[in-house]
Amino acid sequence: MVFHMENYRPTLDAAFHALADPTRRAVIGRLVKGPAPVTELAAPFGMGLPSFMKHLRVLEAGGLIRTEKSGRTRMCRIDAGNLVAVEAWLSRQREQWRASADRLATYVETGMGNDDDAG
Amino acid sequence: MVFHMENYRPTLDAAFHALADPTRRAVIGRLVKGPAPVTELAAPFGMGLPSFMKHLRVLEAGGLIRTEKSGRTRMCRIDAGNLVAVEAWLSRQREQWRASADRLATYVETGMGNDDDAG
DNA sequence: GTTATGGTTTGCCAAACGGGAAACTATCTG
DNA sequence: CAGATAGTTTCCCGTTTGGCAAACCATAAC
Repeated sequence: MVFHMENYRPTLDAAFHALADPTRRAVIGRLVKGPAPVTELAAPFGMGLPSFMKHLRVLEAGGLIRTEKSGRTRMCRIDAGNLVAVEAWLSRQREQWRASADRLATYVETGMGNDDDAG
Repeated sequence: MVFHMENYRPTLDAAFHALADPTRRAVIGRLVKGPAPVTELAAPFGMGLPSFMKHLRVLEAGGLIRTEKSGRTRMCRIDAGNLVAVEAWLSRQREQWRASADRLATYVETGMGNDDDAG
């Protein structure tokens, strides 16, 4: 089944960008196990809070996490929906690639091509 | 000078970074349908060849495509293995998240406490 | 062997990125 | 109220990104 790419494509830039950094992926790797406040999240990474907060904002802009402040602490948790959306884009590409590989195999076997352009 | 590409492991950093750009994702979207030479690939994007080649190099550095020059043309094709590797990372995170969500649900259901949902 | 074609190299630029320091706000806690 | 704690804001700095133009190979094609 084909997803409506237009609905999430604008966030793909931000989402992939957010994932293109080891600190941010590690934050994801931590948050998939459960929510955590900023300072606890930041502890393993040798950097100041301001720098770390930038990473959090990038992750939030990428729709990969949600954060909510209550009192003086900010709770961070996964936004799984968008993680899945990113995964779906990749899955689509892999599927398309597989289909093309199959089509090529058919072409080679029968000497005939099929020019399907669903994309 | 010969580089030993077999020993070069593209990192997730480079792969995600490569995907964090609409031009490069479009190139992937084109290449999953089959190989193409540089100029044909570049045609849909309103930019000069030098700029476009940078994108190709980023994609190659991310291990998402392979390119091979024969004569004066350079053929580009998908490196599906690494696409799948990236997908696998995401899949692991989603699975871990689901497991944690399930664990939390069980924890809540069995009435053993809930100190997580205070906000 | 000259010319067109496909790609490459070099240099340039503005903007964004990833980090830091310092000063600041807001909320517990004693 | 006086700290201490948890984040936040602001400014700074070197590097990377993503685009351009122009000159430059290298290989077809005539």
